[in-house]
Amino acid sequence: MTQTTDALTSSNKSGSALVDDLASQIRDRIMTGEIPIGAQLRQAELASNFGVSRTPIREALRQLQTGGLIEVLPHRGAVVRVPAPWEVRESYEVRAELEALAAARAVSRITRAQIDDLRGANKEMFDTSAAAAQDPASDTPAHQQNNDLFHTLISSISGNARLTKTIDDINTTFPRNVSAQLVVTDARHREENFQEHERIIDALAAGDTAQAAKEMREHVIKAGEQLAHWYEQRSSTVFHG
Amino acid sequence: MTQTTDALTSSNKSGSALVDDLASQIRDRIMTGEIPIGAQLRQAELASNFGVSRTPIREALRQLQTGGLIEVLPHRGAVVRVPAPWEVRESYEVRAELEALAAARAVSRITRAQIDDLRGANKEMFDTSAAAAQDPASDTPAHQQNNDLFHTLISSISGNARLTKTIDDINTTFPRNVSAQLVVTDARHREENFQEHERIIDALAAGDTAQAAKEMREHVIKAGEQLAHWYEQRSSTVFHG
DNA sequence: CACTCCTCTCTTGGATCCAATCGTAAGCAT
DNA sequence: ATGCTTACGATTGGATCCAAGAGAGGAGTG
Repeated sequence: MTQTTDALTSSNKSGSALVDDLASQIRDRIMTGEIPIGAQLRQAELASNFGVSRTPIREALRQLQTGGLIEVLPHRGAVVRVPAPWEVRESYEVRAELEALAAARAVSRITRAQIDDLRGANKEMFDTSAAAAQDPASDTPAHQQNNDLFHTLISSISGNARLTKTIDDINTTFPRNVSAQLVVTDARHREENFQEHERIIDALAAGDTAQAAKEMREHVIKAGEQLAHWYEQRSSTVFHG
Repeated sequence: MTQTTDALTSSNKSGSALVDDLASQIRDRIMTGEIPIGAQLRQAELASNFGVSRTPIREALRQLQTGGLIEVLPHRGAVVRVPAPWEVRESYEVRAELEALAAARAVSRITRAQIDDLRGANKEMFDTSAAAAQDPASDTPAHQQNNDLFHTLISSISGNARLTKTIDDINTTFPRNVSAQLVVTDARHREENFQEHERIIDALAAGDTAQAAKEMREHVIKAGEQLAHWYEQRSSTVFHG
């Protein structure tokens, strides 16, 4: 539709990373909202978009299917899943537990420098989202990345790769350009988000395992509630057919 | 190789569940050990085995790849992943947390009848694995299924589908015919396993949330330790080339 | 005798072809 | 006019074809 992006250009290095690249790119397009919730993914269209044949596209779609991001109906093609609010709450309850574990594990491993990194990332996220609120034209996905960075950092500090992967699996189930929007549009949400992050960092810095876990758990649950609420209001209207 | 299983026979009902069926069947063969750790999965062989062409096989393999059960190397085919012991420990730490959450959630939802079901499943598992220890000829995967059933029941009682799925994702990463073997071969392990399950049930019955979570967490960690230990001893020898 | 390079083969990867299926809509009958 | 049937268009699903990469083995040379 837009133009032939020529998937081969990007990372042509190691043989058949092509399928994984395709899956990654399609996932990104869904995450950023470029491909909206409920949209149909026609293989032929994607194929011509990326300048490849349908074969690797089909395999990429299978990957996204097992990830739970899209739904493949028998002979009717694939659609971007429209998460039900209760699904979001369920998933974020799991994610809360996992991130709490990550925070708890991080307490005994985090360094002074990493604490500074966290504070920097949090501040940066606050600033960029505030800037995006002022000037909607600068709608870079920077604040989204910075928001994620905070959580990504902690989960990586936890030193458990499986934990990181599991959290990521949950996150990549829901198109989350949405949650970034929340932080941008609503100043109160932005402020609360910042403060919650700060409290988590404080607990980490103080070496208070239980507190770090508790703050993180509550923070994630709250974020999940907001995301669920967003879907509740818009889920019936967003998907175009 | 063995014979053309004719994948179409099983569940030919709804259009293209074929790929999912194939993935499921291949996964089962890996889980049961019919396809051993480290074995190569040649597409042509699988295709003729199941009586289909390579195309759906390739898509099925992609699903297993994202699940993490197999590893697909660029032009060298797919192999069943040989989990490193530290991966097992990491994963089981995550699983322990998740199952602890499941147990905690189950406390307020479990019914008297379900408690009886749990006790029945536990007893049955103990008996079948004891029987398998006496008579290795009756090496049905029954004890394996009963072992899983205990955990599956609790996770389903927890009433969080995402939680159940996440736990299952972790479990289906490791071929686990192994862990069943442990319970069968070693009488002490079998007895301990039974007792640990009983303590979990007791906590559930008593409505003691913290205790249920704690017992479950320790139980899973212990199981993970045993599984990791098994891999530690055999990982270098099992895979055939 | 060892090392390098070349070729040959085996397997995977991408493209293409044809069959199967779903949705739609036109046509027919009541 | 409404309901049912049927035919067509569009899209996916499976099979097949050809190209490309990786490994093994052998020949040739230092």
